[in-house]
Amino acid sequence: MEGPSSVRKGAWSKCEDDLLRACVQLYGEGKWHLVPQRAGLNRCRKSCRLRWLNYLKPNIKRGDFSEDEVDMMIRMHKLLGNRWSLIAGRLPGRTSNDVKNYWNTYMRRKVYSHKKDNNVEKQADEAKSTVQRHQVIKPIPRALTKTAPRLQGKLFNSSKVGVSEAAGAASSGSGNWWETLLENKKDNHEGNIINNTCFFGGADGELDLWDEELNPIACDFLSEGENWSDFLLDL
DNA sequence: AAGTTGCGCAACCGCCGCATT
DNA sequence: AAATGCGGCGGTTGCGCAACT
Repeated sequence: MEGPSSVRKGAWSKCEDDLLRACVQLYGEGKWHLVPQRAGLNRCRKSCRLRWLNYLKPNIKRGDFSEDEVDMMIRMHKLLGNRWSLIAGRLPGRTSNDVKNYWNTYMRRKVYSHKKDNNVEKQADEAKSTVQRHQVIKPIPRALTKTAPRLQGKLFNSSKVGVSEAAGAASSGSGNWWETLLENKKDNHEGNIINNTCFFGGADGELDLWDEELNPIACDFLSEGENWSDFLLDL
């Protein structure tokens, strides 16, 4: 039933793409609730945003994932789980939708091939459940108050102050998710293993200890000269 | 050549957190 | 403190196309 407020759904036409592109170029990204009106599109704000982010946005990389990208994706997924937006953020030109789609396909292939190789359905299920059981490290959202010392002044201006410095210093504050995570790792220290990425170690809560402990873990997705502190802060 | 199946991608949906009122 | 609106995210669905029978 088509009411007056009903919005168009389904595939986008070239004309709609042009309107949306022109609108974003004119007004910039954001204010998505205004975009349909501004662009003269009979689409909901979410649809506009998604279309822009996943398709129209410049610098979006198309085509197959390179070996490096796949490798990084696997490692990132191991660390973060299904945090597609975070993973995509580490893959320049790739969108979270791309990563998610690729991963779902990749996993399907992997499970299928495992099934085929072993010719035992049970083992394939085990492989699948291994992935599901995988305990992942998830950033714990914490409110950063405006009065937090680390948010005062220029600390987060990475051009003036090293990011790792900020991250290391931030770890000494209270209420940061990585600190909570460190608490967790202390709690789990008896077991020594939190997921197979081994988040354990000293109890002093210094992030550079993390670097030492995490560096042995395959972490090719860290840029040259970048350490875990940088990476975690980046996230 | 026609029908069927499987895959990849684009898009939708529902939920959540945050900011504002 | 509660209600509301918005942006953002992850899971899921559906369509179009290529491969296969």
